Amino acid sequence: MIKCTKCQQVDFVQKAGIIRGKQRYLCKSCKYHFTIFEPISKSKNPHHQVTIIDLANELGISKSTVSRALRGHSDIHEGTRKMVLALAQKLEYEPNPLASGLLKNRTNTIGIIVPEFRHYFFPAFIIGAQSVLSKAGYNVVICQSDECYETEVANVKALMSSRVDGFLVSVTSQTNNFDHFRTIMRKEVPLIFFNRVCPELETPQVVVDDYYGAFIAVEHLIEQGYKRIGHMAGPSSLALSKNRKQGYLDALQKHNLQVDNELIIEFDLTEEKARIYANHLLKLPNPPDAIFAINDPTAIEVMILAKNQGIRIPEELGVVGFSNDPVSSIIEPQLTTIAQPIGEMGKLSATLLIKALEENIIINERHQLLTELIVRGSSVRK
Amino acid sequence: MIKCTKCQQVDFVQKAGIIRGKQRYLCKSCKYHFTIFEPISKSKNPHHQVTIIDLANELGISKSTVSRALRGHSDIHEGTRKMVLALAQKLEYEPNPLASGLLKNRTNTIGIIVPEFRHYFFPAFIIGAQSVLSKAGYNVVICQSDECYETEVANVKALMSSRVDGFLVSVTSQTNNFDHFRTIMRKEVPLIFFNRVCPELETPQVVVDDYYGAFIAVEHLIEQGYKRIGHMAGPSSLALSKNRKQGYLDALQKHNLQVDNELIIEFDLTEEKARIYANHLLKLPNPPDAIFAINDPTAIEVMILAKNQGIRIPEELGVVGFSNDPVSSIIEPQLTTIAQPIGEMGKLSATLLIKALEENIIINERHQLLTELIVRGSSVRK
DNA sequence: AAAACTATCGGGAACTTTCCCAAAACTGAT
DNA sequence: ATCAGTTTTGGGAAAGTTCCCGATAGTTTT
Repeated sequence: MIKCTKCQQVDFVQKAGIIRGKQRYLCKSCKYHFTIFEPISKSKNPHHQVTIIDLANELGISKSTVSRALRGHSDIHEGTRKMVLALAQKLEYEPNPLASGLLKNRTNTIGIIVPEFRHYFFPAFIIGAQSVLSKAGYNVVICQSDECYETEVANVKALMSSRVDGFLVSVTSQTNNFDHFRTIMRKEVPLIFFNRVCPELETPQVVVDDYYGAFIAVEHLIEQGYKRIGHMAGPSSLALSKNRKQGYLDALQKHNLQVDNELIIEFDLTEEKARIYANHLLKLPNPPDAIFAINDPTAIEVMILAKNQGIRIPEELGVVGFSNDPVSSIIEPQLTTIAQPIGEMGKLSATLLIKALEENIIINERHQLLTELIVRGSSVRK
Repeated sequence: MIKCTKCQQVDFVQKAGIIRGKQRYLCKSCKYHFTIFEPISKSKNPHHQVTIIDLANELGISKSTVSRALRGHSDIHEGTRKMVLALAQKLEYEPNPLASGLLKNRTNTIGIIVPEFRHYFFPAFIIGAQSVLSKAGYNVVICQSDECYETEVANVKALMSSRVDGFLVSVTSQTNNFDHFRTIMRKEVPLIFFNRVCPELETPQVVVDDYYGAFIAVEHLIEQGYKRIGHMAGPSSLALSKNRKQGYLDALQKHNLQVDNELIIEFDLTEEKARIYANHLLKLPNPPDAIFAINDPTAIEVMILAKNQGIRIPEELGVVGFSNDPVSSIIEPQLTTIAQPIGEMGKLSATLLIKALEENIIINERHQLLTELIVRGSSVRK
């Protein structure tokens, strides 16, 4: 039998909200001595999602209290909190991210812009980043720039207009103008570059030791007795290709091998160009006896071309790639390559972004992870 | 010299809103005979994004008019519309999707759930779908279920709680219970399955002709003189694997080859299991002389294992895969496979979803695209 | 028993946009 | 100039949540 919380009477008792975590019941007479929360009327459309107002009405308390109870705010009685939480679960309440986002000017969405995601690198990076981001409650929207500057600008614009909270970006090989990124920074939206970074912008960067990786790759080729080592390089606008090329050059120099500019090819990292230029390299009057390629897809193009032309790998041509794409251990001979911790890069980038978003801690420095030489058949002479 | 729009006087003239597309100027005396829109005061926080209210204040008109002008609504004077649009461009106004979303109960976000995206198929599908969806103004959020039922359920929950407008789903190989999808349907959120579908649910489905693809794949092997053809199949819970297996069985039957259940292996489509069972198959006392694999990654595992064991392909073992992964033309010998129009599947799925969202047209049928046999070295005996 | 104190709760504005309805201002005819 | 008629504009509520501030009801003190 339910009794009036005030006078302990039993007749005409009704629910009258929660006070200090306890359900309050009031009888007909006591009721007039207390302010009772008036239910807020709501539209009863058929597809009504449960809101905090529904919870409030159900419990006879205010939406403010419900809101605070749900987000574990202070100033809420433990008992009240439990009752609210229980009801929320029972009614399958889901907070509306649009409403809270509107208020806090947040979308809980992160934009990732990558040049492509058909090869291994970028999907693997995204998987790493996403594992951290989704755990922290962020959605991820992925855009492909297709190695095209205009598309990249359009992607930035689209993501800005859908109000993403932060960016993870790897630029195209064409990107020489960074105004679209400056727009992001001007509006103080956190921006982190990875892999293909912009050194001229003051942002955090997540990369591997491209210089050292290239250096040990080329040194490995030299140790295997290759003398005329070519390099399929990226455009000099990319820090990554500059660094890898420098590693290549320095390795040659250390071992007193002459640099032949004919053997160094800069291209835009598309597959078509890789094929064309690799072919050019192989068809030179004095062709290279080894090629260090800026990445595995390019190295694989080189291998396929060489095999088609009857050039034996590794006897006549040594090949080393970069990034340890799974395909590199499927092709024959298997491709020697530089492994980089791609998943870790993704996780680190995501962690840095979350730090920037939630604690406003932005470390504008180059976060450099380690590479490792993986020796396989494509570069080992008997 | 600016004149009063009413009395043509010149002194003390001030802007007083836009009437029928023309800026109204009123002098001190005329001003009292007209209602002048009172600017709405707004918080002047430093990081204030431009809103329609800012535009309205700037032009001396109401936010309603600005809103209608921006979305090209009727009942708006052409001149007014142009002035609003010009100012919006000048001030770099971007509509806040959260606010309109809150009102219309829309997030303009589509959730895609795939078992993995390290191999070719799912990224290629997503690229196709995204090209259509982003053109229609939708963002795409991608979740990986990792071939794990629990993760898939969690993904559905997460996407529902972030209130996506629609779903594109390819289920895990473990999924036998579809309650989480029924939850989506109960809340009337459009849901389209692709590739790995749920025939027991009344939803649109986008697939290829798995039965026929498998049939011609196996028939091709038979024509090449293989007699003891094994099949690396998926779990029977997946319609896709049932259909491909049936194609395999019927091809054998048509050519009067006996079915040996020892040669049919059902596994969960993970790489580890593929390796284990393929190995088992190759090590049988009476091993198969050909294997039809449910997909290319599995076929490639088979090939790698066979090559490691010194089994010659195609002489001693014929191999055919499914889906024409680019790796299939890199491995040696190149892999014979069944090509499917992956990008088209993505585009079609997206188009169907948009139709469901924007026109409420839901065609609950099986949309079946065509497959094609691509003959390469792995199945052609000299 | 009244007063002071504190833990807990309610009211209401704010976030930005859309949309309905009413109101205003123009047009042309009397 | 006045009126009706039409076109164009403004007012305000609504969407769901958060948060500040003031109010309230217990608890403790005098």
